[in-house]
Amino acid sequence: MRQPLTIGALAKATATKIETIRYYEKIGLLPAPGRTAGNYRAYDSVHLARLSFVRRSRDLGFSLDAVRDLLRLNDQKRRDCASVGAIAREHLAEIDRKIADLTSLRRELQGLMTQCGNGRVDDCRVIEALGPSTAGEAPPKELKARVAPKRAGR
Amino acid sequence: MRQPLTIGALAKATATKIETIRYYEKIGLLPAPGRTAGNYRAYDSVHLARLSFVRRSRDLGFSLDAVRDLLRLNDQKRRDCASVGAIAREHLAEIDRKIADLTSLRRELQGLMTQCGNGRVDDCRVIEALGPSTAGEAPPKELKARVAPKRAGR
DNA sequence: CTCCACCCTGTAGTCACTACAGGGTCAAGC
DNA sequence: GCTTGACCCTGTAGTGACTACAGGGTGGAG
Repeated sequence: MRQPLTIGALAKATATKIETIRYYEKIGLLPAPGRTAGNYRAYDSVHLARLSFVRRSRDLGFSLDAVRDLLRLNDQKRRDCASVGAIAREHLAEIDRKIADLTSLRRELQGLMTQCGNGRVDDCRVIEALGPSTAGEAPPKELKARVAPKRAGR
Repeated sequence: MRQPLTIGALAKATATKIETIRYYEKIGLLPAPGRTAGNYRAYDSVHLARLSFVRRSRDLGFSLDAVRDLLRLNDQKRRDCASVGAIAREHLAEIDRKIADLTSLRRELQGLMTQCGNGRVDDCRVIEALGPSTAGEAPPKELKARVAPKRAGR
């Protein structure tokens, strides 16, 4: 790609709102691009790649701070290997959790579609796919008070 | 689990803020629980399972509307198979996309850790893992105007 | 009874976008 | 050259999804 992009073209290419692109520039996630004589932003392939990354990692549930971390890996290639390793390891753990959860949810939805193929849905365990029993959550602390009916007219 | 949970216990069990739980109740994502004589909310295992599901699917990047859709699958088991199938199919497609992206990102981060193990980072392709070339984005439309230097004193 | 952790409702603030207003730019068509 | 409509600019305000805080009530240990 040799010709620069307008913000509208970049927005279309990445399924992103124009305002969002300007927002990302404002918060420093995207470098400010050059400008045309008419003061239009002029983006290049580096911006396209970077914005695409941002959007897709956001779509995967990564916070902007986490995205910033990952971009930092790319921005500072010659940096200290120890910290690169630590960042990578931390995000790998999160990625593995997400993959496991998605795989579990996928299995349940597939099962649901199989049941639909058989003409009826008897057993839907979608909630259980991402329920508390599939993760190492802390054991819940029980409510010691006796449950009473809801107060009238509170 | 036979004893009910306080909101604080539920919050701890699901790594959720108390205010968030009340918010979810307010928007109808969580059913309102019974109350104690002291007007404390009293949650049961159904709430725990449901909230866990909500939080983990949020963490995977699903919008609240998508979460609502998925919960609806569970809430209305006897519903029309055609619409169950359509919802499941749509969400399966999204899940597959997310798994593919996470797997791609995982590969790059693994590669980075391998390079770190070798003592230096020569090649970081994290951005490319989720860049525009790995998805079928529309071809970008080029900026026809000539790029000029940024206007002074605009 | 006191104290402190916890709960309640309601209001306001933060983060991550997103829409809109008012005005400028670009280029096709006449 | 003028008109028109799509597009761009900056700045402000609004929305969705939380999250913090205020003022007051509850529960239980000491």
